[in-house]
Amino acid sequence: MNKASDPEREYPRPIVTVDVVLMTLLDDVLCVALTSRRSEPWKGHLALPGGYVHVNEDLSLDDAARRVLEDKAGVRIAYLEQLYTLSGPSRDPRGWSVSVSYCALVPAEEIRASLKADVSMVPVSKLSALPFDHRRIVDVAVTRVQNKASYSSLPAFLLPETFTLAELQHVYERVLDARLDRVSFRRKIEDQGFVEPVKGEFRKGAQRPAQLYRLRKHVLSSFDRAFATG
Amino acid sequence: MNKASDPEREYPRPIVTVDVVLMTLLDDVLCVALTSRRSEPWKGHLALPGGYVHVNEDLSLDDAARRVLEDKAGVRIAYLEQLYTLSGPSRDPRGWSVSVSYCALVPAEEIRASLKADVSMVPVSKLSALPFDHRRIVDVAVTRVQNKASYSSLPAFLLPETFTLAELQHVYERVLDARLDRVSFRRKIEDQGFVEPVKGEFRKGAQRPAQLYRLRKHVLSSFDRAFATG
DNA sequence: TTAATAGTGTCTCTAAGACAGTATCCG
DNA sequence: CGGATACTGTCTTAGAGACACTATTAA
Repeated sequence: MNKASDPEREYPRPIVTVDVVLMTLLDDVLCVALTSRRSEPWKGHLALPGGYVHVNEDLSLDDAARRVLEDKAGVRIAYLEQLYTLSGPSRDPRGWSVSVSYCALVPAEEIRASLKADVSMVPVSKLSALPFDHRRIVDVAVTRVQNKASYSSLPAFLLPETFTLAELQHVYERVLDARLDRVSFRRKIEDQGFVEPVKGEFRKGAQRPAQLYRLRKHVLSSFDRAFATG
Repeated sequence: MNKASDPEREYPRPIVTVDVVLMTLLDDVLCVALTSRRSEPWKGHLALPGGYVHVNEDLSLDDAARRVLEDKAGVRIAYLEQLYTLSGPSRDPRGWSVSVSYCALVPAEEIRASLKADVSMVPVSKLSALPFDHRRIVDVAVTRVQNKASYSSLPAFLLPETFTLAELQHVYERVLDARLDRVSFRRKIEDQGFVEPVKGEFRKGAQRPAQLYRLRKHVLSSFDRAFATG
């Protein structure tokens, strides 16, 4: 019945690309990096940074994603996570294709310091249509980030090395798009213990200085319980 | 610096396969379907059902996963979810390969009724080494299922169309490998409202009959709050 | 009636939210 | 000192666990 199930036969191979949703918080707004495509299809249009897997160079898809980021953005990546793999015969005019999508987070300072000229940061709320199914990929990325933010240390990767608890709470609130209780936030963050105070270091301003904290480990930590849904 | 970044050049394409972790609860034990490989590499060894993407036949990777399941198992799939995409130059001796892994859940009754002869169900706790990186894929699948079980209706897909709340609690306990409080469980399940009683239908036994329930929608529903970790 | 499982009422306890208080800086 | 922000103590409240109770069947 199923002639194609002959296990010895080799099949024509699909195209394999990686596409990266590079996100940061610029002026309190969650933004995505878009590049102007240098080749067909969609040459000249803004799209997610991405490209072919280089089988003679990349040791993994993660590797390919990092290479793409290095090439397009040249930024220190605080966090990289595989998102989802999209596929089909018609999503790319070059033929049956597989796109392994990634989500990357960087602190705003990195973006400001070292972004290439042909990359622009666009607020996720102001995204118009994108080539291929890149719009869907961005939606998956935003949903994933918001989801993980509710029960993990993920938003901390949008901040520099050291930060105050007020700054940390602010990033959580921006990513989750929700208000968090100040007391509960401190309690929870301190209980979970994924940050530690940097002894003797304070953020100084016009008011009382605030204790600076840093991540204990530079990996994602999950909480015992999620933030309330509000 | 990066000679390989020429955007016009086509690159050699990796092999693309799908591998499926088909799981069910057989006699209260979480089991995974393994098939004896019909071709090299690892011919004759037990491995996850999987195969090449057929670009002239499959409309998506999900499609390919369903085809593989149809071919190897011939079962009605209650739940199918993409897991993770593994990759690398050496995970498959045939060359640089990409494996898109899937997790599928089926009720035990389906398995008992219609499993093919060369497929065996093995308890996840008794898995030995598997070819390729299939062991890692199984680990990802089990972790994902346990994770989702703690905050969604996922375990319900391991049950037949109708079930009692006691049966539902039992599958949650088996999947999570934890005891759940009976009162809290009923409260939570009823509050979340993803199941509805089938009016007038009862499971009859040697004792008081139990109300039968069914899923309201045949899609995964997430809870407001997760089951406690304790 | 008894054994067994289905289902409910309610107390306790934990953790999140609310709110008011104290602490420490700048000017 | 006042204004502003950092940080803390504690009351209230929502939801999970514990436990005792009632309900309904077969034998």
